[in-house]
Amino acid sequence: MWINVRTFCGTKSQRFDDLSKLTKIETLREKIQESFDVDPSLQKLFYRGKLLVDNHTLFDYNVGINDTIQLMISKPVVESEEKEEEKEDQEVVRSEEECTGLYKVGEEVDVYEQSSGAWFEGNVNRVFKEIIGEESTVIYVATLDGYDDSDKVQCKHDQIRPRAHHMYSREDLVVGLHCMVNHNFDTEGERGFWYNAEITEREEKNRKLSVQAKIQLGEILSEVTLCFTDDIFRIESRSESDEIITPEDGDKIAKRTSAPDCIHCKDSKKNCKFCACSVCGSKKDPNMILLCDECDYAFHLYCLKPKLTSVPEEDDWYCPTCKHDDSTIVRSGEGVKVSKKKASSASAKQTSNRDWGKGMACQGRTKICSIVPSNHIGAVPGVPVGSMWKFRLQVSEAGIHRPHVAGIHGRESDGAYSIVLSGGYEDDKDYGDEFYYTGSGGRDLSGNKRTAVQSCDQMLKKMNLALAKCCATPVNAKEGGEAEDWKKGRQIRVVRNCKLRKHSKYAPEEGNRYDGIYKLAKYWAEKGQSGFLVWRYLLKRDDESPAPWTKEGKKKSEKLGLKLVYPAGYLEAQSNKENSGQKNSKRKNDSNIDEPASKKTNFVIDEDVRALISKDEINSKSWGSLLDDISDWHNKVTDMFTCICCTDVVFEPVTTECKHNICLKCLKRSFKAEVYTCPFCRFDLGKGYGMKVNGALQAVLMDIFPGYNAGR
DNA sequence: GGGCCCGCAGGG
DNA sequence: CCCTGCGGGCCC
Repeated sequence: MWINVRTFCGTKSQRFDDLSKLTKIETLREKIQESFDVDPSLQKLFYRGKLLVDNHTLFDYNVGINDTIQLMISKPVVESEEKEEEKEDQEVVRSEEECTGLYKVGEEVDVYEQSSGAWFEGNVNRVFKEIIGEESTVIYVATLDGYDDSDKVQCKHDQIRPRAHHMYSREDLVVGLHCMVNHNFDTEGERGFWYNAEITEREEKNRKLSVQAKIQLGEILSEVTLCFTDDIFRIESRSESDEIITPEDGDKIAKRTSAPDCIHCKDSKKNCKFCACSVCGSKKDPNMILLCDECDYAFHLYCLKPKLTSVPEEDDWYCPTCKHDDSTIVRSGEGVKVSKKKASSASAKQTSNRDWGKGMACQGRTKICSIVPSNHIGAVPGVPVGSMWKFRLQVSEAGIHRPHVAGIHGRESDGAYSIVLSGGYEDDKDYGDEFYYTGSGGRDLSGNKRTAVQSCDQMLKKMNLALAKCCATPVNAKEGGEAEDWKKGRQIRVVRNCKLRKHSKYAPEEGNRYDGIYKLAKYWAEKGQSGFLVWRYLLKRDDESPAPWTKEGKKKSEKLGLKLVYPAGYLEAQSNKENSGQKNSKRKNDSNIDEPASKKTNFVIDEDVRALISKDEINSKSWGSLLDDISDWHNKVTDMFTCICCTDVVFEPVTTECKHNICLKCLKRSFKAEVYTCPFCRFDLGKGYGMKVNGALQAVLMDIFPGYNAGR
């Protein structure tokens, strides 16, 4: 597998291919030394805020494919013995002596951090004089806000200054101004670190301000277009007579907004199990969230099992996983806490010598489809028929078929949502517009296997039952059933895998292809080729989009620019592997990275969607801005129409006078609690407010996110 | 080429 | 928590 390593400010980033999940941290350090020329002892490596320590593997830290590890280059704190000897030879003695300097202990300052080239908010912790021979220099030690106390920075007088507290107004931003700006060198448009910069260009059009600046990164100047022109600060300087700023003045100085705290959700409103409740992922009820003092994960009082009714009185609180787990306690930043599940895994028991960690076989997801819920029925918005992915993992990420291995996705209590044909069952038969499918089970999977030969009768349970429920006829677990009108059955997404090619000409040449909606016409049990009973299903295609293997379908795929999609970084890593062997990969420049159709340039918004949008007049301004730039369409619509109460896309939305959208249910709940204001802006709606669902908006959202109403 | 067997995700 | 699974790469 491959991962990325980059310096804190992103001045340098490097992908490392051909690593294994079993790669040790010390081995990674050696590779980093080769590319970054940084001695392993000076490398501080962070992943998800955790310090990586030697003697552990990438697997121990849950580092996944294409993830990024941050490299901080620490300065050698103690002079090496060799150097000291050298100095002794020259009869130069180095010593330290506490002293007072221009900046006082406890003062709020901005300090320069060398490995990132950026200025951080900090607080003076200690001041001393470093005396080398005749010369003495004042050194300040500062802690950085929001970072671990152990990560102190040492700086000289030119690397420290009073905390920025004067924000420039638009008019102040003239060419030639030296100021402090926020920029992210990794992800354009996102918050990053704070740098010194000089404004080089300024343009104002239709009230839109565009500012270019040269950002100082150590010795280098980098010219960029600034994304954040609303908070540009004056670079402060200091003379003895100035007032000093202490933490007590905190309220007077606005805290600067830096990079998002959560690298997973980027601090958006979306559910996130890393920075919000680790059980439900929801960010609601922050006052009812407990933080585990061991693993730092968050838990809603009511998501715990058993539930808690109030915040515990003890100072320390440990979540159920960390409690009574003294043997594995590690202080934050010091190492790894291995989950119980992981500890019981085969590799932890060291029962194998196999290196399973290099390829795609044992990878985890890098993203979750949030456009539709996992129990969504029917097509997924933004994923056209004919879409192709190299690996099942990606099919899961796209929300088309969630399980990584299983062929049927469904719920016994509900029905099936999707199936994959990949030739794993000998009784399957494929005629394109209809096919015969075999149920799962009846196999002996002992020995940690995922597949095996049929060795006993299949039952109409679990996924087999879920699939049967899709038929437009009552379930019969003995006789099976046949729909009178098969088109009345439930929509099932169908994916064909290239392994099916052995038995069917309708399979794709490579990877997996979404072939559209099919419905279950009949199902029954019979003796399969193995001699054991198997459940068989007949599915027929019922999709407006032409099938990908037809002339029409091929034309459409071409028009939409559909190509086999590989995981981000996969082709590069592969070609690198081949290069190190001998020659170039054929596909080297055909990098087709993982992106939803709506991110690709040829994504268009249907006329019928536009027509529905035009009917939602009250939100015309919001829609206007969304239609201005349709890149990342589904996510932007989600953000625009997220209800502030339930943090989900608004359902049965009420559009208020103040132009905010809230779910009818959520607003009713608020009124029941005798709060009669807009949950967004506190605009007084009045006790007798007549809540009216904005049917036009509901219609658009149902069209863009079909099925999102499931379970609401 | 074929057997072996791993983590991960999902449902129950 | 446990069970299941039409992946996928290693290793012989």
